[in-house]
Amino acid sequence: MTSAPTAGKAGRRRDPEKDARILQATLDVLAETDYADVTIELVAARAGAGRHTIYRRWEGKDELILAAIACTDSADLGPDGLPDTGTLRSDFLALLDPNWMGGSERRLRILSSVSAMITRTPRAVDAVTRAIVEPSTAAYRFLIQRAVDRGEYAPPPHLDALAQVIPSMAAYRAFFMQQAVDEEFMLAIIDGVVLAALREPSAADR
Amino acid sequence: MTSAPTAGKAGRRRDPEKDARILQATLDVLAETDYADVTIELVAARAGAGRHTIYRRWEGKDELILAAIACTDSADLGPDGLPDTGTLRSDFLALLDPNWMGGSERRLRILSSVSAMITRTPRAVDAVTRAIVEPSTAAYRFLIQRAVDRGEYAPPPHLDALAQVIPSMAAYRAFFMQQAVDEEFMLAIIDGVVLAALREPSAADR
DNA sequence: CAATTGCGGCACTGGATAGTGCCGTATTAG
DNA sequence: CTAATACGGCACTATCCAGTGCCGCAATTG
Repeated sequence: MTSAPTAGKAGRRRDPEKDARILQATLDVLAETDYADVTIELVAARAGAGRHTIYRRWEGKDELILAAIACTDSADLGPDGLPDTGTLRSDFLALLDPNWMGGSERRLRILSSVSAMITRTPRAVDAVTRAIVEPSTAAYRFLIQRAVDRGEYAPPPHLDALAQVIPSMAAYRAFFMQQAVDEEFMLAIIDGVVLAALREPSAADR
Repeated sequence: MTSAPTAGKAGRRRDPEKDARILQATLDVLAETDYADVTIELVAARAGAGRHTIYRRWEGKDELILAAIACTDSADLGPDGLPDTGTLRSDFLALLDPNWMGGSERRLRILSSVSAMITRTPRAVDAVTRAIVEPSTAAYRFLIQRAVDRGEYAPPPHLDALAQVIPSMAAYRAFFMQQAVDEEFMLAIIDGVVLAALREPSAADR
């Protein structure tokens, strides 16, 4: 039992790269069209795979999509991927440029497409929460908390609510208003809402 | 040509109440299931009508849904339907109880269901914006502006952004997190975000 | 080599639903 | 009354798509 690829089973091995390519293709299609329009056919074609190869790995369409959501890349939202510029405002600004048109916009599109699934399957709520919603909120919570810790602002009484402002308003604008989440809009949120709601620290806060 | 119900045409008249019942049934179904699951069959059954009666009035499913969205009742969000309690905070609170489980929650469900349609038809964006998104924002904008006018707060530099905070965060929580938009959550937004972002008026503001 | 499993492609079944046609009935103008 | 239109119900077609079976080929074990 040195390597033992799959015990002593005969036969061709499953290509691990196929798994990744199929999941990525699923996310691609999800980011482009709606949940209802995501067909296995489309995903298979995009991944350069046959439909059987998909059904061999996942029970059905829902399982596939849940698996795809779970592997959404949110590494850029971890503490190590976040900017540390010295002030909260410039941290927010640093998140805008490289990040928005990259990871976050894609995540938003996926979130939008999956919303139809969310109303049906509780499992989808968990998957989306873990992979998309919570990482986003956590990132902003982290940035704000750090600014507070360094004495830039007083501890806000409702940190969780504050951390959800930017994800919520960006999502609302992108989906329901179908308007660009551009710099002008983000600056209005950052300056007019989030930073405005924070207070200078008093002596007692240090 | 005194009354002339429909010129001199013979034949049975279209029942104007049918129009209303069908549109209401469409909104009901839309509030309960997803856009993709809204079938003409279901709407017809709910309205006590035949499918033909629907197709006689609207081109197809999309036209029906667009028409239904356009007649969503947002009267409670007009200046006359909004509370006027003397302070902005109690105005917000007054909106919560009678309104939330009534009009606003229904509007939210409809908004959610239609999101799938939004990504496909630009016309749906217009309809939703006019009937749901804009009235909500306008209501909060009105309340805030009135509070500013009466000298309760200084004029905020980003009023539009501030007016969108509550609708955005409520929608985000209801859809993507599938959590109750309850009093605790609303209070956190009101006190921790919106009111916190407003400032006491200075002498120059009066 | 033989057996076994992965894989892509094709064809097929089954279910759901949009949209249409037809029929019998109800309503209304002339 | 007669013609024309609205209406509900039923049946029908067309389409789309999930899921499955089969075929031929590729890879891997023994």
